[in-house]
Amino acid sequence: MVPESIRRAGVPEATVGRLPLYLRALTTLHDQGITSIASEELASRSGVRSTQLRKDLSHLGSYGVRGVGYDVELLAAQIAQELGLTQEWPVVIVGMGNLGRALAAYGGFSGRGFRIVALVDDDPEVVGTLVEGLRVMTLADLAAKGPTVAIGVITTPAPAAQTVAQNLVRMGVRSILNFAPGHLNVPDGVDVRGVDLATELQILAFHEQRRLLAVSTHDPLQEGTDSEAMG
Amino acid sequence: MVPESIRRAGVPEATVGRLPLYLRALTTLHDQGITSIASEELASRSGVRSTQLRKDLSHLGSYGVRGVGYDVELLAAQIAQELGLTQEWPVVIVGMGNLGRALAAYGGFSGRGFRIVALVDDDPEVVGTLVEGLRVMTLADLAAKGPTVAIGVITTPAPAAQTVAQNLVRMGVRSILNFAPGHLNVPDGVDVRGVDLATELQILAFHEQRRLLAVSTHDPLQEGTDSEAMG
DNA sequence: ATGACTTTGTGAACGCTTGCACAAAGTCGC
DNA sequence: GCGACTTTGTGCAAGCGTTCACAAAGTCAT
Repeated sequence: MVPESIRRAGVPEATVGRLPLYLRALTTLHDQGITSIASEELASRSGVRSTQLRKDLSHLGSYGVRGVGYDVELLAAQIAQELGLTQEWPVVIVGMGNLGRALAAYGGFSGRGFRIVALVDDDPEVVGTLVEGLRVMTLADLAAKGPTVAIGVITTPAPAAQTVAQNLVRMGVRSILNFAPGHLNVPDGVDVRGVDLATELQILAFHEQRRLLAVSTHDPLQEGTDSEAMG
Repeated sequence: MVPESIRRAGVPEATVGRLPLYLRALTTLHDQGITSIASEELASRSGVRSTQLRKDLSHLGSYGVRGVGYDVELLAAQIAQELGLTQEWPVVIVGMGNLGRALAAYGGFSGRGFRIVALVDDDPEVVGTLVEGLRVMTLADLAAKGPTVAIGVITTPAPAAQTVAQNLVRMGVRSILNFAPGHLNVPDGVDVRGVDLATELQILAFHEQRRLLAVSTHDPLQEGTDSEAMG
């Protein structure tokens, strides 16, 4: 068994990105009353290969039983701990447009490791109103007399996002989830993840176009040169 | 110069994922009246290294001028063509909850390669109502008498997502953007991209926790660094 | 207790992605 | 026209992530 300090430092980024997937599948299994599961089945439900699942899990220790599989509850607890979901992270949503309100109304936060503790907007018409039981405040209010937050969610229009990010960083936020299109410039040590509708659609469009072109042109070159190793 | 058939087959997936980033930066530059830009500057605005930008662009041909840089308008047009944005892809949004309505109201679709041509829900209270100028229909309506769609956006609750996906595939949709949590099971040849709020937050939480643990366990790297440097 | 069977955990090979170093190809001042 | 300078495009090496193959370690029937 690997020492904890080494193992924790060594979880690859790609694995971290899949742990939430596994956790969700395990939660569903738990709700269905299933107490034990093999890697093959869990991988299938998560949309990955079983070898990848096992390698991923090997990075956080050996929690499986050979010949049997994994204890659903135990594994879920281990992943939750690895992801830091044993505590509740305070979240602020900045930007009370349609998307910001939709996120505020989304129930998937509380009880799953996150709690919305503040809502922010700069429109005087919106500031002071109640949204989902929380009173909307300005960024200045948040910095001066608001609760401390660990994670900032930006749902403002694109031009405001950079300034908002700077303000959040100044008040100590080091994890930002950005729904505004475009790249945010932040100091080292601040973690930004971007969720961009346009980007995702454009990637889909690329593949859609490639499919159409492949059908319409019947290009034999693609079969010959490109690696055709697919099941 | 490489023949088009080979070059098109050879664009790596990682590059495709960054092309929208470059395109956005170029659009912004164009709006600012800038007509030419070097890879160093464009990379900086896109949040990537200049060598990576150049290698990415090399996969779609040589559109730069050595000693000068890239023509903003020309490069934007080339990327747009590569991504298949010269035509308008018809999009359907399934699920008229808060998120679905927010996306329907989002202006970033039309004029940028996508147009929402149908809105779908299964709630009798919602079907038939007007949302953003479109009349909400059922999936059955869409299949029977709706417009053809190329891309389906799923914003339903999680339990309905799998069934919706199957219906979309059955009516010929091969590109799906899924906002519902969980993994969708689709036939080969169908492209699913998942956008999951919980996953993104959990990844942030992982890094946030790792930072806190690093500080509390006396890591000299993290101490006394009050990051004040920002552009 | 034992042998057949199941499933995990992991070293090794493979492929994809990124970063480096540098030649190629252009511009610009004079 | 020419040399100095700038910037692109790319072969190559290093690093990372995924997949394969298989030993290790357990269960279960008898």
